[in-house]
Amino acid sequence: MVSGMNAPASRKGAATRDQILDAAETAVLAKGFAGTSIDELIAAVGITKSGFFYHFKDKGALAKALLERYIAREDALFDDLFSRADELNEDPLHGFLVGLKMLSELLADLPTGHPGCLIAAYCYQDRLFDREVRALNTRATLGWRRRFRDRLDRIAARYPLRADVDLDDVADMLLVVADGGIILSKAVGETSLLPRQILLYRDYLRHLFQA
Amino acid sequence: MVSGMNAPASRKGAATRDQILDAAETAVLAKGFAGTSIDELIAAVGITKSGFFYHFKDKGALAKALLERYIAREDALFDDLFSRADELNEDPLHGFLVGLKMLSELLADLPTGHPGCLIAAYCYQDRLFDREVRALNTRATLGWRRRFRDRLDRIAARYPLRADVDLDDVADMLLVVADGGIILSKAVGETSLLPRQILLYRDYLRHLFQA
DNA sequence: GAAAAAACTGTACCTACGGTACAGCTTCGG
DNA sequence: CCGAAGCTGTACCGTAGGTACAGTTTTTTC
Repeated sequence: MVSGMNAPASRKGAATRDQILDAAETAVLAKGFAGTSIDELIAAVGITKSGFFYHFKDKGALAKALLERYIAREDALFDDLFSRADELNEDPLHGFLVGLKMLSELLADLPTGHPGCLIAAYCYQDRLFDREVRALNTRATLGWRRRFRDRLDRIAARYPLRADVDLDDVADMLLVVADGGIILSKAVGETSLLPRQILLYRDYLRHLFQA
Repeated sequence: MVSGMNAPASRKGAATRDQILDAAETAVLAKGFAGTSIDELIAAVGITKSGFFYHFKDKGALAKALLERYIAREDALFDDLFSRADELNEDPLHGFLVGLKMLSELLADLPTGHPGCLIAAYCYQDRLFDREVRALNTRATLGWRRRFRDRLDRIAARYPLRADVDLDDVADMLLVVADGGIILSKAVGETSLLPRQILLYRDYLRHLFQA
């Protein structure tokens, strides 16, 4: 049960493993993957180097586990957010607009700003990772495109599209605005930049589907 | 003349220095800053370690020089692009729209896709750099905000804004879409994604200022 | 409560990289 | 032909990633 799926919570090792991943995620988003040393992670968690290598066979296994956990959490967040928005609203357009509003508020409530997107971090360091990890990145992104594209299709079935745009591109644009917003938020040091950009995307959607 | 401003082209050292920066930029965008070794740079350029340290007192000086050159080049590109668009067009809105079209086409013509934005790469590794470098990043980004904000103000003087949006946010959104577009382009491996996202931003601008 | 599996620790060692120090050589413009 | 610019060569240090593996403690299971 060293590598592979998340161990059942009953096992103690899973807690340590998660602590390592927590420390690693923070560090990788602040210093990059190569800039994150195993020594600092074990110091943060309070284990030895041997303990680290018990959980991850090498640094590459850490990279993969980190990304897998991140993707699973983001998926769960989107599931939760937009299913709640759907419950509040019958109409697919209004449901999406409500979901985006909730997303923006959720991001605005992060006191120190968004910590960063692991997908983006990995993209800017992709030569450090093997094919498997890069494929994971691609697959997750395409999955999110499909997720939002499906919602846009449901909206387009009821509302006319007021511009000649590809709905895949419009779906991508949410992730584009989110990832770009995180970067600009970090660059200028304004935590409110990201949630405001999400609202701009929301406004564009209204424009696209409504009078 | 070791550090500081770009040396005059007549000096041979400037050519070597630029070669180091070329190799470094490619490597940093692919593997991150910490993942880029000085050894690989000197191997790529064909000099010795001593030669490297003749040009840069340490790796931090390389980071700073790299970012300075990148910012100067991007500034020059924006100057060139939008001044050409302005010459073709009297109207500020149409001028901006033409400039965005040209930007999109320029990005579409890159055969292997956009190599990446150094600002974004540095944001995701900012703990590796000193205050000076981080301040440079912030200043450049704010400069670009101001640049586009000024154009938007000139547009808003002639065209009514069709939504309750902050023009600083709209200005930021171009960089947001560009940086986010680069990331998604890399993530899904579609070089055409970024130029298409620029066109979506262009479409949003039309929506915002026209009927 | 004992056996077995899980979750570690400790020690030793290797290579690569960032960095420092400094002496010497070569090339080129004035 | 001199002096500065632009390097090379050598030697050395500390830290980090990684390997190997034997031993120990903790937890789970029967």
